Amino acid sequence: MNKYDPKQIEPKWQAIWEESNIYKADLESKKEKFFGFGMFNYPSGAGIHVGHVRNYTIPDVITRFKRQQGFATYQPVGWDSFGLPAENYAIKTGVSPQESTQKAIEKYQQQYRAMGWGVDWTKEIDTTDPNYYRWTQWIFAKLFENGFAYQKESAQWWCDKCKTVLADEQVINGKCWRHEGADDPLVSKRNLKQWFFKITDYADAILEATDGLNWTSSVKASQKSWIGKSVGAEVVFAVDGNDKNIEVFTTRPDTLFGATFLVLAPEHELVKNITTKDQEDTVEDYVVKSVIKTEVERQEAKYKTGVFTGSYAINPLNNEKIPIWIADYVLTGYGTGAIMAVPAHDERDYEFAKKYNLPIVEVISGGDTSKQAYMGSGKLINSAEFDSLDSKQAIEKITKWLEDRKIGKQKTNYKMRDWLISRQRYWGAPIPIIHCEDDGAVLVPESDLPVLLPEIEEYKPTGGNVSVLAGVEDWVNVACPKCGKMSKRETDTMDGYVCSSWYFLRYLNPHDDNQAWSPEVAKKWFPVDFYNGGAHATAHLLYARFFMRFFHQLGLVDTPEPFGKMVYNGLIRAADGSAFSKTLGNGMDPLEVIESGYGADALRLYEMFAAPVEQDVLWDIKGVPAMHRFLGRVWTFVQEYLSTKKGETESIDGLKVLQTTHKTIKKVTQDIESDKYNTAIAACMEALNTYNKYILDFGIQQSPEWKFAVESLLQILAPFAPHITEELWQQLGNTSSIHVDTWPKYDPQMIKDDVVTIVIQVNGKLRGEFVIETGASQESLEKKAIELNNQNNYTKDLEIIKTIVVPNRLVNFVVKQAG
RNA sequence: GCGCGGGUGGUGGAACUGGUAUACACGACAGACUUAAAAUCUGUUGCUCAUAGGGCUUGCGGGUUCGAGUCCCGCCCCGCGCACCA
Repeated sequence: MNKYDPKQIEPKWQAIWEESNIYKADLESKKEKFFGFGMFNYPSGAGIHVGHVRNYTIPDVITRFKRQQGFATYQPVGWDSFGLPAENYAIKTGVSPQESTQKAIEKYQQQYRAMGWGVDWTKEIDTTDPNYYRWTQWIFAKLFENGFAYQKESAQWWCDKCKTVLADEQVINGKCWRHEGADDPLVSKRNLKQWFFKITDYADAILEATDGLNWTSSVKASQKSWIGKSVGAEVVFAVDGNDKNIEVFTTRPDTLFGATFLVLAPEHELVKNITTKDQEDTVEDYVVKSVIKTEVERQEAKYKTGVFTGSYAINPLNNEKIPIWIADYVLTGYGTGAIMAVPAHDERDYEFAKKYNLPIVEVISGGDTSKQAYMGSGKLINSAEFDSLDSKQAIEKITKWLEDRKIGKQKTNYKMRDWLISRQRYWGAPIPIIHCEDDGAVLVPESDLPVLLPEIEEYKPTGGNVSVLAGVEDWVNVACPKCGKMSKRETDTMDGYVCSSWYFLRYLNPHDDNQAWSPEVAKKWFPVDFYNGGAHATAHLLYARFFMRFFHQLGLVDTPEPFGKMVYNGLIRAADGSAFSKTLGNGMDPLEVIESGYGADALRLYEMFAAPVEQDVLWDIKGVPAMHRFLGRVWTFVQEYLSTKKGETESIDGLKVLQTTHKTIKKVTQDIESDKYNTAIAACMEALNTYNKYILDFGIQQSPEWKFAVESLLQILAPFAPHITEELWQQLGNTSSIHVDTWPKYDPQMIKDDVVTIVIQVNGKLRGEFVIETGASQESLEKKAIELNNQNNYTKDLEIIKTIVVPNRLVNFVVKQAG
């Protein structure tokens, strides 16, 4: 074989690797472990596109690197296969989700194999496999037994296209995350009895741990902003002439003297109670209008609106009567659904006060409240005994003052709510609950798990408040596990996020029928060493962290965090900057690139070379042939080596070869360790360019120096281009794989250059240069520079006031500026 | 508005703790090979004035320094995330 032909070598090695099980993880290994992978994929009918290639090549590179370094590595593979697309497809075509999912997975398997990703196929998982979701149901049971799963009737987002409720975080700009298009409807709210997981119990623990994570900073930032912690105080306001109290939440107790009115959300339970007779009609009218408006319309409103209730509250600090209003800019779901309005120091209250002519009282100095609200901190004024304190002290003192009188207390609020997990859809894991008239919600006993999803004929959702499963009578009707009375199964299924919040643990025991995972194995393999994804995946990561903490509390895992290192990788976008999407159909199939003759290695290399990992890349097919050419040069280089005779290289030349090689190994090793794949590849290219120049200069022979150069180049390139390097490795006469235990070591002694170029500057401007032995003394540098200055007159007869000498770098003459 | 990231040649991008800006690659141009083309190989390639040789250049304006893409201050622009969260 004389020409580089990926079509020949890639399938060949893929078959050999699979047969020889080189990527099969030995979970019992005594070696140091490395567990690395990208977020598992949802297998859609379209297959993966070149954007996905980046997501899985990154962990493949790092895991291969570690495998070569001698780690026990595990790069798992699995499918996040429950979800609406398969169900919607079933509704349209009648093909069951079971069948279409299976087909999609087969296509993905083919693509993954063709890319040469070194995953362990013997431990493949699929969330729709009853042997998998049995354990999803088991986790539900654990949560239920420990009080972390509960049912509650509440108003929830409803997507009219999906015919199901959605979690808050699945609503994007007022639309369903699956239906974000211009023609798609806004979500609305429906009152339903739903299942929730109590993630809020862990809000603080998750938040606290976030800063310490070795994760991409933007991902950490969005974790924190979703939790949305704010510390403040709850303050009780008495209603004037009424025995009711109104509680408000504020982060600025220091501004309490500036509270000139209260505002309740229109849905607030006390609205009816405190509205006076003469305001009844106005208030009623406003409430009705607000409720009809969708939440989205309310949030998009340009101007604040509201009405006076007719009642007054007493500001507990100064006993002033302040009016109580209702307005829809106050949200019912956050805090207490009521606020104290401090127009002088809050933009929103300021706008409202201006509009309705409510008093604005400045209590914090530092701004100009005649022009705008001053939101900063400062010294208190108009605040009686608290005057002249600064905001920070005042917050403490006023909170204490309220606490002493039992009319307020310190309080922390979170934007994060409990996790709504029920879905009124078919294609999900059934919730293992039986509703009994006498015993209420009863868990399906563990011995009866899994609760199998029954096969059905008609997938179309009822459109009502229950899933199609409600119509499967012989499935729904079942005896109560407690009392035996005929009862009904829960017909909602679980949100797909439930399945994807623990899959990383199942990777360890995919075939175990007795447990979800083995705590002993998990102890060795967790946390995950490298995790990545092409999205911030805020919800997924929060849920996974919640589950892990819960398992940790039960003693089922050893670490409270699932992912040690997490990297957000940028997206591959279409040439016009738009994201690849199934609807646009603008994503290229990697198989197309491979079949065109460039090969998977070139595609992998291109995507790793194009930009730093965290940055977006515009897809440019021209980059692939460029990498193919480079690999062709590597091929030729090795052929050239093989075609020469055994011999010796002159020691002075051999040293050059060695130095280049050691330097390159060092650079590539360090770059891969710090996720700088683009410069690692550039270093390989540079090395090859240098070797080719050496060949022109002094030739190549099968000497120890050139052998080391050729072998090392293949070894350091192997994580990026596994097929060609394996092929050439074998051509060099090796019988075992290049991918196991082969990472070359560099000798620090060999990376030092003998000579170094020193730059001569005048006032920092480049004037000349000379070459001198590495490590030459400052005196000799200066002497040489002065000598050259005398010859070339860099300083133009100006007076030298100072000479800066930086060893191994430069000599800078500082001169008096002329004129 | 808040948070996170960014702005460097025609293009994607390099640059260690401040020390030769533009590595590597694409594209372009020229040459070799060829009847010719493709492929391959070699060379040139930031802009600019030009005679040796200068001048200018990392979004803009200042500052610190012998020396700034890198540090400090003030802006502008782009991407992503969050957003009436009190």
